[in-house]
Amino acid sequence: MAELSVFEKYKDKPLVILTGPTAVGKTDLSLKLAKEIGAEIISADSMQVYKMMDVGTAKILPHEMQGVRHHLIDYLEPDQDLNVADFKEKVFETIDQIYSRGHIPMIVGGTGFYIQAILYCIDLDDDSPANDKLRSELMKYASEYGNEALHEKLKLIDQKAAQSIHPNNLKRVIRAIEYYETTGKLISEHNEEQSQHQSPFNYSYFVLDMPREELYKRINLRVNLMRKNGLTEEFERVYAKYPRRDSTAMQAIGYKEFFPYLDGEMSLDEVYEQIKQDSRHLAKRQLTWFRRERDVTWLELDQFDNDRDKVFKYIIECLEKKGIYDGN
RNA sequence: AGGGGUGUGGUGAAAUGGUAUCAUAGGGGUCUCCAAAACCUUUGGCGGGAGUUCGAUUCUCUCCACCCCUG
Repeated sequence: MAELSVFEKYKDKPLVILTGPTAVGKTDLSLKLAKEIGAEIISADSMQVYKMMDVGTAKILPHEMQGVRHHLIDYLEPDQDLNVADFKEKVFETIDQIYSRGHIPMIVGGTGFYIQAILYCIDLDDDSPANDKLRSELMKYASEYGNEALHEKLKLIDQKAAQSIHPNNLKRVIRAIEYYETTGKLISEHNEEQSQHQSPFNYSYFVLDMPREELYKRINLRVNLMRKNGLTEEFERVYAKYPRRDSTAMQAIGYKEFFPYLDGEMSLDEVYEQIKQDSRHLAKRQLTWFRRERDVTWLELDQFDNDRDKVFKYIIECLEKKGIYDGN
């Protein structure tokens, strides 16, 4: 019943979401919007949470915030792994604070999975926390007997889940088994339930987008700029302090690509080409994610004559219509 | 200009006298506790022409393009 109260608690509360693929220009727009409607920004970015990683994550810096309050940026050390559940918990604390100040929370960032967890109040903080021991056991099993064998195991537990998860998708197979082992319940049922949630919020979900070709150009340019701004050195600083390659932070694009370079398998030029490539792939996956979300408002830049002011005005109109913002 | 070499999807490679394979890029998708992760799927091609042959991407000739050497 705790669940119910969450949905009551946030019923019709205003929430603005601004997202889009990497490098599309979310940050600038978000600042302008936040100032206009009196919002505080909550970052929904799985990598900007880490300290020291400024250049590679294109993190907004304090002197660039124009007085807008930002949350969930720059608060973890790169050796502290974050996951959706932790993130969600933290966000809801923050949202409460923002409401108590009479402000509107605005979620800005490109991690669709995290946004979803908040928007639909997905139940994560229950009885199935990550179990690293079990996970690595299952992982070992898979590498010894094969992915199919592990998948067979899942089939015995949860036929429905097994059907929808590809045997090669080890992470999911493992999580499904873990879920059953720790809760005694089927993850397929859990997911079914959770996916039926309606968001309690009075929200507007904006996705900023532009023609693919243009976006890719911007990505390439931005990575070049990152190099100029010292990304290589930044990586070296972070890695020197936290020399663990499998941390969540070191999986970030703009960092993980340096490992082949350290191992003498790649030149620095190749590293940067790889960073561009990985960023483009990321952008593509992000867009796939947003396309699937219900109730999103797409902001196709070229349909606004590439005029970001027009986009801005359109957003304001939408917010007024929803009663999220009343023009004052 | 002469000699040599190479031309296979956007790129890099492979193979074969009988309907072309792989990687990668590009497109689409899955996702409810590692998500900037993990996984699935798919569109493209034998430089042009002629000949040999039942049949040519493969053999021959020629043209074209590119590369190397010589001048």
